[in-house]
Amino acid sequence: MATLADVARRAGVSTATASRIINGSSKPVTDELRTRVLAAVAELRYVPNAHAQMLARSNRNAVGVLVHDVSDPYFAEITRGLQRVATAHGRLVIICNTFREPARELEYIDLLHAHQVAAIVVAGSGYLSSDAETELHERMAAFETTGGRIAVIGRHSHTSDAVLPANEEGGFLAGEHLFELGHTAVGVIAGPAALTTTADRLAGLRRAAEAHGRTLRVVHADFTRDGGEAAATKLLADEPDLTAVAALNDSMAVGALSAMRTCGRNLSVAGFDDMPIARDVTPALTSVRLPLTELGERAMQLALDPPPPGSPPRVEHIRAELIRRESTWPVS
Amino acid sequence: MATLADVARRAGVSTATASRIINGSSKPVTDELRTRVLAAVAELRYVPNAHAQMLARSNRNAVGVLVHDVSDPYFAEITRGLQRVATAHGRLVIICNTFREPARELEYIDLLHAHQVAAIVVAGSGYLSSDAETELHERMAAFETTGGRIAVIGRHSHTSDAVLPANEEGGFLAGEHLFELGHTAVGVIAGPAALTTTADRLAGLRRAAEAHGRTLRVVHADFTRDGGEAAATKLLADEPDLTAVAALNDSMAVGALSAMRTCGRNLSVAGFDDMPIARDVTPALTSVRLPLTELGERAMQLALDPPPPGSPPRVEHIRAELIRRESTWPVS
DNA sequence: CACCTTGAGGTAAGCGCTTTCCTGATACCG
DNA sequence: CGGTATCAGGAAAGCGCTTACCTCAAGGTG
Repeated sequence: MATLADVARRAGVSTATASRIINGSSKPVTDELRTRVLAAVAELRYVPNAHAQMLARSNRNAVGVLVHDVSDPYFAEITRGLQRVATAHGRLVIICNTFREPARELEYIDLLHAHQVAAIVVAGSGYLSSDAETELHERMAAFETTGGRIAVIGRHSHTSDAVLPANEEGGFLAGEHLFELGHTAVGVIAGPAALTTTADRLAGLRRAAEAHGRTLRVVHADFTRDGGEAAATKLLADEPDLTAVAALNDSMAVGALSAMRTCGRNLSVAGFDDMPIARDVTPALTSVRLPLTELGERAMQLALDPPPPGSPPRVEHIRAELIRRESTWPVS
Repeated sequence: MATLADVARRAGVSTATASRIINGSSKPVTDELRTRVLAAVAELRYVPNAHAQMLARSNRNAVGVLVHDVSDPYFAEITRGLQRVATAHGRLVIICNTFREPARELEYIDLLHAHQVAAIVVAGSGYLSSDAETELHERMAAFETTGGRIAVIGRHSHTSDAVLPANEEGGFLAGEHLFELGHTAVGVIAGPAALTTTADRLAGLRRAAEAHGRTLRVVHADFTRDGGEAAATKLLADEPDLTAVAALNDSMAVGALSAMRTCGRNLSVAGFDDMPIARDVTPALTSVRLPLTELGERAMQLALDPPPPGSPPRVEHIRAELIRRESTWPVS
């Protein structure tokens, strides 16, 4: 590896001069030296050592992102928003896939901390209450006391800035829609019970049910398509009189559609998140849209824009919207 | 930020001892000191500065990944494979989204180089020939001369290790399938003409066409669903006698399905990549499966496992397989 | 012409950590 | 009991870079 010293020697200047030329510092330098140094850089294929730079400058440039799984379209879209804003600010984004393992979340927080990132965005539902969850919040706090910034997406926090999708409201919209269509026996394919996202969306659905004097038949799955299919199959078998199903995300709704096809049943289905796939399945999925890219963008903005010191954590709410398609219809 | 020196002072030891204890070096240390140091670490919430560590150890730990767009399911799946292997080896993965801009690819190569990553995986189709492409290969070579490792996915290279999906063969399989079903007028929705992936898949399709004495009606799109829909609409309008369409990826095939629905036409459609969505659209998509996760895994293995010095670049081929579903049928 | 700017470049002190070598002290041997 | 391993720990030299500070010479003043 060519170092700055190599470049300087080759150009016959000091490392200070070489550094200044390469970084375009404001210090004036003769064109003569400038060309010599740049020539040396090119010949030696010199690339500055970012670690040494970070150490010497002690300025933080990168930002870290914690997501459950980038290959999940939900997080893929959020990530896209995060990246857009970060890149626009010239920041390097380090994406960490937690694979939904709380332990890995903790590891990654420390790793990002160690890498001196300027900010960390934690995306994805938290757990209703668990040791790992409190531990996570502790580490996030520790990171913030060292001058780092934290923004969370869809996860409650009373210490960090947060952008919260209207999960409860979205659940209500879905429920309201189904009940207004005249459905009285509505099943719910929920996510893992321990997740706040599940709890919030379910709460909205329950609020709608109560408003109409109904109860819900809830079964828990894991937010995956296949999990949704299995849950739907069970639901269909257990509750023969159901006329509608609300799934707490689109993947599970798609699974439910598939289950219905194999069972030869035909209920109304509502999804959640309005992923791209929603309009391409048959019947096209009625779903609660959450502007995920925007969610990511706002979170990154919060993360990069330091709040006035001493102010309380900022919270932004992102509204949900019901997109009506062909998978829900009035009960006959 | 607490530093190692702070910890050492607090524990009343030298930084050398503190470092050894924290890193679990083999040097023996009394339990007395060990507990004191660990206590100090906890109290000060000390997290070692990764940049300083890298600099001092000068060992490379992270690996970089260049992908066009993580939120594209094609790359999301490859990325998942890459991450699995990297994480299993205890490596940090830095994912860089090039947003399909060649200039950004160059930038990121340098950035990863600067960050002293051990290896870089470049995923995604290259360009048939362009200045940016040769420049990219030059920078990759420069990175390799400094001891870095490079592996490319689905991109030809005569200097670096590569894992190549059988794009040509896959195209052939799709074509063969369609012609065997008796289709004589087959349209193709291709990707951007400048991409090697497009060229390879198309070549396979052409080989099948020639074998059956047919020609193809090709139209180029951009590998996105909406692009595919637009291209299909045009194709249907221009060629009223078409009975089948091959799309060079599933997203565009889904778009084609949608176009057909709005035009009220009903042709056989074959996709490519066998993304999860393929089985959830109606009709379920016949597609050429590429084991993308495996593609990623193999590439990361190549990247992390240094070849015997002086040996030629390794190349692994990943086979394609035709998955028959309901979107293709015999011509009547 | 002595004095002060100013310009152009070099010197060297860190940034936070690892690790080689070194120092005392203690234990062990013939 | 002198001599040598052995052990626990410290001193300090970097890793590659940035930057505050210094030097030297040339040009500008009164």
